[in-house]
Amino acid sequence: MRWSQYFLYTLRDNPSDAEVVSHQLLVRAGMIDKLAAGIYTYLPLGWRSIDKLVRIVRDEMVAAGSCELMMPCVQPAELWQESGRWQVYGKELLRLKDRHDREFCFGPTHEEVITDTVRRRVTSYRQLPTNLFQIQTKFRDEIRPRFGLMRGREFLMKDAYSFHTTPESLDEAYRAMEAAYRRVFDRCRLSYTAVEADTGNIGGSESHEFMVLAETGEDAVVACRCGYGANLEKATTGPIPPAPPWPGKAPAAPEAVVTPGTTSVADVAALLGLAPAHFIKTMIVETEKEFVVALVRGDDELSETKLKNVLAAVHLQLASAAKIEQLTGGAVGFSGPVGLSGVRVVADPEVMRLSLAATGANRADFHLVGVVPGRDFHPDVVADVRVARKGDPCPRCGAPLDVQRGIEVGHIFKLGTKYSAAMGCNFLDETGRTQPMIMGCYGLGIGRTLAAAVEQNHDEKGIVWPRPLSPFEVELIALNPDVPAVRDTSERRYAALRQAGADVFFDDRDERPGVKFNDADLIGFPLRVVVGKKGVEQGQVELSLRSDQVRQTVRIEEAVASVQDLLGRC
RNA sequence: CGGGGCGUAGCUCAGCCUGGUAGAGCACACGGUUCGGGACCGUGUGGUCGGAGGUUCAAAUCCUCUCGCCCCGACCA
Repeated sequence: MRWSQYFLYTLRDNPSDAEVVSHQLLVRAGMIDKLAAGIYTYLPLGWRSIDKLVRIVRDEMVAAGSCELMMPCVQPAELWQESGRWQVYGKELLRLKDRHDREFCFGPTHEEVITDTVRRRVTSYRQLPTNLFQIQTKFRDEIRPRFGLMRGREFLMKDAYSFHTTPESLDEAYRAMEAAYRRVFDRCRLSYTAVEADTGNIGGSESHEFMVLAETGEDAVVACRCGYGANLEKATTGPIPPAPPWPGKAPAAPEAVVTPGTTSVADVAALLGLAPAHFIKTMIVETEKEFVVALVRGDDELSETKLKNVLAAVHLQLASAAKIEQLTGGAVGFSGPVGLSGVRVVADPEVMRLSLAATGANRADFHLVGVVPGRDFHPDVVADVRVARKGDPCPRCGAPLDVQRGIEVGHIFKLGTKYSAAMGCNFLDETGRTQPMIMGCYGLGIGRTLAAAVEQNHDEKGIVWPRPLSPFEVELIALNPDVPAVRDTSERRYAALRQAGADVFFDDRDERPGVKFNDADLIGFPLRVVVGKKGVEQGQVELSLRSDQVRQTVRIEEAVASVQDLLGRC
């Protein structure tokens, strides 16, 4: 392809609305163009990268035994009402009405449609398992789209769904998908990690996220060198170090102490000469079903995700001040578990390990010291509800955990029978009994993966594409196209490279050398071939890799062979 | 949805506080010089100052409403 005939416009300045580097570079390199918040055009160069990624994904999905199909992006409300998600999904679901006032949505995911497709055809265990995938434009009306392709509202996603007769069969497919994802990200040359994840409102039992590690990632993950990894909202730890010894004499029974106007754990601890770890942090939360008191150690944070899962709740938020006062009889900031009644109490195990603790007295300006968990109060549920911290012991090997940031590029779930049971997607087993199919679903963000690749592969001048995702592999630059010898040589090399099957982009524009070099750095194709006046006079052209920018000269006749040789090592 | 910010030429932005001829750089067009790391000189094209209403002799500038976009937070596959 010749630049002079291509639709490519690079930008010298960063767009003012781009915050993260992948967004800035994809826009500046003329690959994407924002049409509205979270909605982008993939320009020709960007679409070429997308296409390369899509081919890799498709290739690995097919190799793993999945069948490609394409479902509609507009879906009837009835299916979502059947699964129950029409009510649950909220404003993120873009709802539409047709001219007959019938309700539809623009699909944010396709569990309902695929379940319907399968239930109308598959009736026997003999037809299972089966695995289907599509690569589709989806729409989620995010509250806050941001970071370009990383969190769009409209986005490309590969989603796959598998259907099984037994958990063992699902497990087999789950492992196959996990392996396929690893091959996809390996082929993209991305540095990633697969971590245990929460299943969110998709539902299901087991779930893993594929995270590309990058400082701009929106998710925090914990990682251990033993191989354990988990999303921070899901991560568990081994027992953490106990609170320091209680300073001074231990009270024999809970004692109220005056702590006027002091509500934060840190402030009360300082006031009383205790450590934050001596405290029981008491939080009152509200779900769609009930109010609950949650207890974590004073130096810990409550994981709303973990608590939500413990309570089997869909929504969870902190209770209002008025409700807190009504439930505890005391002011906000002075809540504690002692003497509470009429509300369920969930305690983190670390709270129960405290031999002696301090906490709110459910009375304005008072705290209790000398509280013994299990003696002075009895939680209804003891469950892990704390957020893991950097340095906590790994739940598997005990080594200190590291916390890193990552971009979620893939997410695989064991759904179980949530959708099949709700929607009557059943099969007859060997004994003639009707059973709901056991399902898995497997998402992979296409645009997000591309953005993640840029986050991981760039320098101050621009993108440094990994070869498999680069829009073109070779950039041929004619430095002085108006010099006949340069023009002839570059034209011949262009023809020869194409002849040899190279994926070559020819910068034949009448621009100054500096402009061409800077554009080439910005768009970042892995290999550069420069045809200049001096070189041509000496019968030479120059090759360099975008990754190291080391120039080498080769004889003109050897240029094609050298290109192929160098590319082979990219 | 809460808090903050920004909408002026294709892009990046100044002008607004303190009302009075709409600006700069880049880009674009033409002429000339230049040509291995974002050239220079000259000439020129290009703007409903996001939109509506109001105040005023006069509004990019002040006021009200509205739309869009961005950031932080809450939310989230």
